[in-house]
Amino acid sequence: MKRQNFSRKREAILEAICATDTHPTAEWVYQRLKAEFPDLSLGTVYRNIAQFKSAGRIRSVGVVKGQERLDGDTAPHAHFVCSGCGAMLDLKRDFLPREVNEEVGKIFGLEVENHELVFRGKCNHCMRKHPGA
Amino acid sequence: MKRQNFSRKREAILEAICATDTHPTAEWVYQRLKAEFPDLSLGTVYRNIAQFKSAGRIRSVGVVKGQERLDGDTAPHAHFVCSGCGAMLDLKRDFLPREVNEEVGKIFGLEVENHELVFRGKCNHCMRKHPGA
DNA sequence: TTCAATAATAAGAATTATTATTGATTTGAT
DNA sequence: ATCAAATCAATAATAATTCTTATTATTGAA
Repeated sequence: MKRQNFSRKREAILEAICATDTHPTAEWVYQRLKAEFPDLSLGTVYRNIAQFKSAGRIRSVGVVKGQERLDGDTAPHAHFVCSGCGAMLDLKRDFLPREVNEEVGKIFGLEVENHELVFRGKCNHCMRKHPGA
Repeated sequence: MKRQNFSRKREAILEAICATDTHPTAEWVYQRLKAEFPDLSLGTVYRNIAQFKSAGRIRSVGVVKGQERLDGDTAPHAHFVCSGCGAMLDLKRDFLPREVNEEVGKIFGLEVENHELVFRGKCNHCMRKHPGA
């Protein structure tokens, strides 16, 4: 017969990450799937995340408040991180052309693979909550 | 007369961070100063780093391999992080004008305070060590 | 079906980085 | 010298992540 148990949790982990734009943490994924898979363990989530990362199916988009944030959208794009609530938003707009990687590599004598642009500040919600920050 | 409350250790911690361009970790600072201050504790390093950060005298420039990296140069500039050895280099060149912060804020309805641009890849040294990576 | 090899798993221990607590000591204005 | 606030080291606590281990599931072959 076809495998059942094999892939379901793993698929669900990947699916959960890809289906959200919240740039979730491992803990978020775990909490999300616990209802559907009561015997899921956090270690399994971490293990699969590591595998998906090295397979290039998801990527890490930084650490916010000590927790790694994941993104199922592996196409390069910029982010905004709210220093209040930690929300991470996509900023899909071309700030820097991709050629800049090559340029930088040449100028500084490095092998540049990619770049990450992160804006920081307060999101709309936190702006109202803590005005004048 | 205003109190200074700057002990020698405290001065040394700030000085150590500002005097290097390696973007050190707390542990690095601790190891660095242990010879001069044998009774220094890692907790003191962390405590002072936190104070210097909130006073704006140093800043955090990201987390590499799970460790927070510090920079005594608070003027905005881009960085390069080597995925091999974790080295962090300054790239002092204007990639994005500062006005982009305001623009992004307007366009996306956010209060943007700053942005961080990080290039990733292999440094010269690691390039030779692991060719073709 | 039975078997062995392989891969996925949960649970929890271990590790690592960081923060908080505590109680003693030092500092500096008076 | 006095005294309150600042500073300190040591230690305990916390939080995120990784590692270990024993168990179970899957597969392909005999």
